[in-house]
Amino acid sequence: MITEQPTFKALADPTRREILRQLSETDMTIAQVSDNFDMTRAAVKKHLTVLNDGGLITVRTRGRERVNALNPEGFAPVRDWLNFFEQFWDDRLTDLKSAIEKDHSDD
Amino acid sequence: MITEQPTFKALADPTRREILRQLSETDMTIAQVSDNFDMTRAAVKKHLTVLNDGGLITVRTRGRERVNALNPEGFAPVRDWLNFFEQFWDDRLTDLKSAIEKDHSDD
DNA sequence: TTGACGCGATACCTTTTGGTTTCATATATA
DNA sequence: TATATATGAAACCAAAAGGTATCGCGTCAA
Repeated sequence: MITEQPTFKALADPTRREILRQLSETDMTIAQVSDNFDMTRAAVKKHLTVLNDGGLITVRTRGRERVNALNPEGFAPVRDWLNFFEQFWDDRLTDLKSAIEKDHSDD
Repeated sequence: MITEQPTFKALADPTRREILRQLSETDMTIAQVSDNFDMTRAAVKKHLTVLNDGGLITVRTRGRERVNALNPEGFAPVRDWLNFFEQFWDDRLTDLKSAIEKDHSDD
């Protein structure tokens, strides 16, 4: 079973969500990501590790560099989770509609 | 500006996501929610507060009871956030398609 | 009115989290 | 080869998170 926990945990921090947004524009090395934040490279590296654990990014080695990129598949747990609740509301609306129609048929 | 932070923070804990799932089946008082978890009522109450802060649930008073229910609108930040990235991938696919067509027109 | 019930709030504790500093390792390059 | 660059990793720290126990307050019911 795919556990969604690492994914949601990764999304809980605003710095990590901002990193994802930036990676949506272009792939970046750790140093490049670090340049965009007011914290040490080590701290950014930790965030990238959490994002990687959550499956939200992939990392490929290029010489001595490590290039980080978004991983579209990693977003599936969030989409699935959201779909569950939206389906739930669709069903509620359907039930409400049925109830109203049934009520009218009683006229 | 609506800040999405409390929403994502609320979703980071598995107990809170499970509470949401249970509330999708039926509204519940704090005591009822607590019965479904192996922790004190005070701990569950804290989770419900975080969920409320994140706008994911609403609470209404019924006598001395407090009834918790899902708040569909509270899920919007997650949906919007996800849509941003899915739009990003759609655009990438479109760009790829255009590039291929352009390439073919060069034949 | 007097308990019992459902809840809110606070103090307290332990673990996790997000940050730092520092050092080691691998790769490019003069 | 020697040096600079890019990263990994570990020790450490303060603050936040998740839990407990406890007390107080409003509400229901005998």
